[in-house]
Amino acid sequence: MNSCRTSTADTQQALTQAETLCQQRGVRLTDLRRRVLEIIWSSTTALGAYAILDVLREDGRQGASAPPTVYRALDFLLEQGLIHRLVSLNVFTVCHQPGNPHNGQFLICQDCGHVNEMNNLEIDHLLRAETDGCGFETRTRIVEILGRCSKCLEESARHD
Amino acid sequence: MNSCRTSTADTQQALTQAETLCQQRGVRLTDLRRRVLEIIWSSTTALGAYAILDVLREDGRQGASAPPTVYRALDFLLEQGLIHRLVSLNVFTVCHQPGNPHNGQFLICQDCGHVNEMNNLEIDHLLRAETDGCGFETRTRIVEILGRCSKCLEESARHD
DNA sequence: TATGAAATGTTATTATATAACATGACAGGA
DNA sequence: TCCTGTCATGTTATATAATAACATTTCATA
Repeated sequence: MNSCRTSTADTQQALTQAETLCQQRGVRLTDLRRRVLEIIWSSTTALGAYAILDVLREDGRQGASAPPTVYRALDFLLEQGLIHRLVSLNVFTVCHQPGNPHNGQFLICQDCGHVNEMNNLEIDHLLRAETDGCGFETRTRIVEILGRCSKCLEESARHD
Repeated sequence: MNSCRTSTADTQQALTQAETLCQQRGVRLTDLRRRVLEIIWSSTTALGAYAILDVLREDGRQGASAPPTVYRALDFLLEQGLIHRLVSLNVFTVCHQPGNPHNGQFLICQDCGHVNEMNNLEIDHLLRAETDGCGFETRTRIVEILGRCSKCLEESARHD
């Protein structure tokens, strides 16, 4: 359920799925865009734009030394729903349901950096009810919960 | 229900309440801090740190020309629960329940900039249930909904 | 009125993001 | 095949947001 994986298999599957989706939609998952998606999938934590940029530089990729390169790729991936942006931390993380446009709820561990994407429809419902109630037209819903994940809690309890 | 007012009366009342709260808590609502709170209350929209800084400069306040001045005041006001920070826009807005620590839900109009603070306990409940369910310890809850308010929707409908 | 803690002033820098324009890649039509 | 226009990327510069580090001032109270 974590938003970030280290498993190469997961990453490969995600890339294949992205490829398929882009083909269906008639948009181009270029080398650069695929590589950025791969970098995000390969990370155990959500990454900032400049962290991604560093990896591109390590790749020795020409032109990858400038911010617009990575921001444009990120914009594309966001538009296609292949990644999510966490506004509370200015970082980017994978999306587990790229075919299905959605705003998830994100549990973000401030200790280990892990991100857990939830998709609780009840919450979506309540939020929609609330906005409908006051005639507000929703474009983007942001639900981010910051704290400590169970693993880090256990970890710290053990060291007491 | 809007988070920002133009009414001087509202602002004055908020400042008085802030004064009282700070006194009770034994913390100092200094001139600078009070002024920053006043600037935020006086604005019809949520303000960024640098916008607040501009107003301080207009005041002719010495030393108000540097970012740390305003960020420190904002940090204080946030700590005391006198204002909220909207992470999706990097702006600050007033809090309507300064005595009662809470994470609200914010409806942010991308047309007119108005912010509407809701405090739906059901949503809090659901989010808590979700985090409890996976052993996650919540420190901060962020719920921000971006879109268009009813007023702006009507406005644009009228011009069609 | 001394004194220490808290608040503010000040300079510099880091972090995040975009503007603006040049160049390159690539699909579809002549 | 080779134009040609569109989309993608390269490149330089800059805007915007936030903090680090240290100096100075303010203020309650001893």
